[in-house]
Amino acid sequence: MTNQEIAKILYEISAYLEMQDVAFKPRAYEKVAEVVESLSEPLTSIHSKGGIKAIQDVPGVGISIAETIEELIKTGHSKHYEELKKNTPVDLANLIRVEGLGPKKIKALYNKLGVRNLKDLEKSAKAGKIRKLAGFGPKSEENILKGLDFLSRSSGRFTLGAALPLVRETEDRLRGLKGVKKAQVAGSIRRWKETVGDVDILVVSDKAELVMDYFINMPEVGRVLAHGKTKSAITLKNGLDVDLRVLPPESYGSALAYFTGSKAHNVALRQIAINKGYKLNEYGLFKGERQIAGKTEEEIYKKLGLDYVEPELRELTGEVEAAQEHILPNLIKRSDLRGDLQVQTNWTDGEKSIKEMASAAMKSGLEYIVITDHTKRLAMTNGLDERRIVQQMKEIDKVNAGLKAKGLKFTILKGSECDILKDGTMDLSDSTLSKLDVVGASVHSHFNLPREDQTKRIQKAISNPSVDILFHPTGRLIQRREAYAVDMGAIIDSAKKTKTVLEIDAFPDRLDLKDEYIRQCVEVGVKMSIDSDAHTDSHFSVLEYGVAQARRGWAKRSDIINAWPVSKMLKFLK
DNA sequence: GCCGTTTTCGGCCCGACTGTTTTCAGTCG
Repeated sequence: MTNQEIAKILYEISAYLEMQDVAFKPRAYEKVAEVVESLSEPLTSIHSKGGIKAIQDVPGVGISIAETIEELIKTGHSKHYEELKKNTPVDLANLIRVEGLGPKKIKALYNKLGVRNLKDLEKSAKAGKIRKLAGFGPKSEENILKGLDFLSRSSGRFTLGAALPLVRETEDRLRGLKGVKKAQVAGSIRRWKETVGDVDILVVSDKAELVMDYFINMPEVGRVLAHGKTKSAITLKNGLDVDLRVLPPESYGSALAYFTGSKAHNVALRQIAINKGYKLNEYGLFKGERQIAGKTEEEIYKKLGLDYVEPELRELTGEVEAAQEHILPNLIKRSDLRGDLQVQTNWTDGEKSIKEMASAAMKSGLEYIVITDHTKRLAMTNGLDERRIVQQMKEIDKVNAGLKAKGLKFTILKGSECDILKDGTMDLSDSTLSKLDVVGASVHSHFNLPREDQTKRIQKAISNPSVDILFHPTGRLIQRREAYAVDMGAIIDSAKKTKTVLEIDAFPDRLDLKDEYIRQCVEVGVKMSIDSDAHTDSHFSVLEYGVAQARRGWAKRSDIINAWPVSKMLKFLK
């Protein structure tokens, strides 16, 4: 059972208890569900290492919830959960997704109208039965129908790459409004989470109503969910939910912290505030009635005795303790990147020439790139064979000479994105690979091998003395293709032994390595590269996603080899 | 159900908005 599946059941238990008016327990289950969701290690592995005792070490988990989790891991079932479900046999997981419906209303709908699932709900709403219930009215009935309609069309979460450009544009337009002093996106986008459920934007303005009016009337708005003086919420036509808050300047920092989250991180901050005799909310840090911080995030962390925590780290995975002990890492920045180790050209499936890609990389502030076109196994990309790659090496020499003649300090290195064949051997001969500056190895076929075989295949490839980097190590495409089955713990171990670099592919639908693997690499000392995987000249812009992902994995400049000068980087490679 | 640098008992984060009410419960984040 995955952490996500366990979290889902804990959320449901919480909702069932809430339904029955049980006090405090719902919050206890919900808290644990939130923690479990963002845990970097699978509960199954925590359990297999340390048993139920180790489960109890997860924050918020006591005897009772630990037993439920252990039961789920061992049997896939929970008696407690099934008992609750038997008492109120409703499709809680789906009903609760309807905007405006919570446990209490679902209970009333079940008790009075026998609503068990979305279908029943739609029937009752359409028959006009819901408006007659106590506590409901015509408006709630209408909202339920709207919510159902939205659910049937909604695609759920967005990739960060799809949401961020839209959000930046909205931010810019809000900044341009009269009376607006600041506009800043918070929420999971500010933490650079790879997918986005909804968007939170904060605005400092003394003309709140004007801002709200503008916001709910933007042309891309599909539906207005709430419209108040300080808070409004909309759904865009493409299904993305956006919340807007207008704040006074003295609360900007506390609101930014509050709405940036994560929720678990905030709860931890709040607890520290309480322990110090303060109160922390979105309006500031208070001692009694007096605000003692709130204008900036920095002063809030400082007053709580913490070092400033970068948004990418605020997932309650040890950053609060590290901030207390003043041992937070100095995270890598976009400006630290000097090179890009995966770039394709029109020799295979890229759009631009070697020269054009080099010039775009220079404009992006880089000092070197590695040309890594595909190899012959990927016939559909016109992959290079031994003969053509030798030609390409000559071409690179020529372009480098041209750059030097112009007095430009930029280096184009010779490389390859060489296919890993089914048996773990490489698509180009060792003698060819050994002539290249940088060899990347990639899996592009046989995604469905059994986990053990896939792991061995990749281990064999990276033990090749010419292979420097494993490109997009797990092959996932966010929301489109699962990672292939592979034991990443074993791959990271092998990378350490063979001195192989693991890539963080920065393309926003890959972000492969994901954050938790990056953190494992940092912990054991496996070096990584942040590469654009550029297929055209505009693609160097995706490097910022890769840097953010690296930061989410606690990576420093010393962990990322293309943040090093080219000579040091080359010396490090095999 | 969980937790403890006042506590092993007695507290639990908290404010905005909506739709129903006529002072508030439910939902959301």
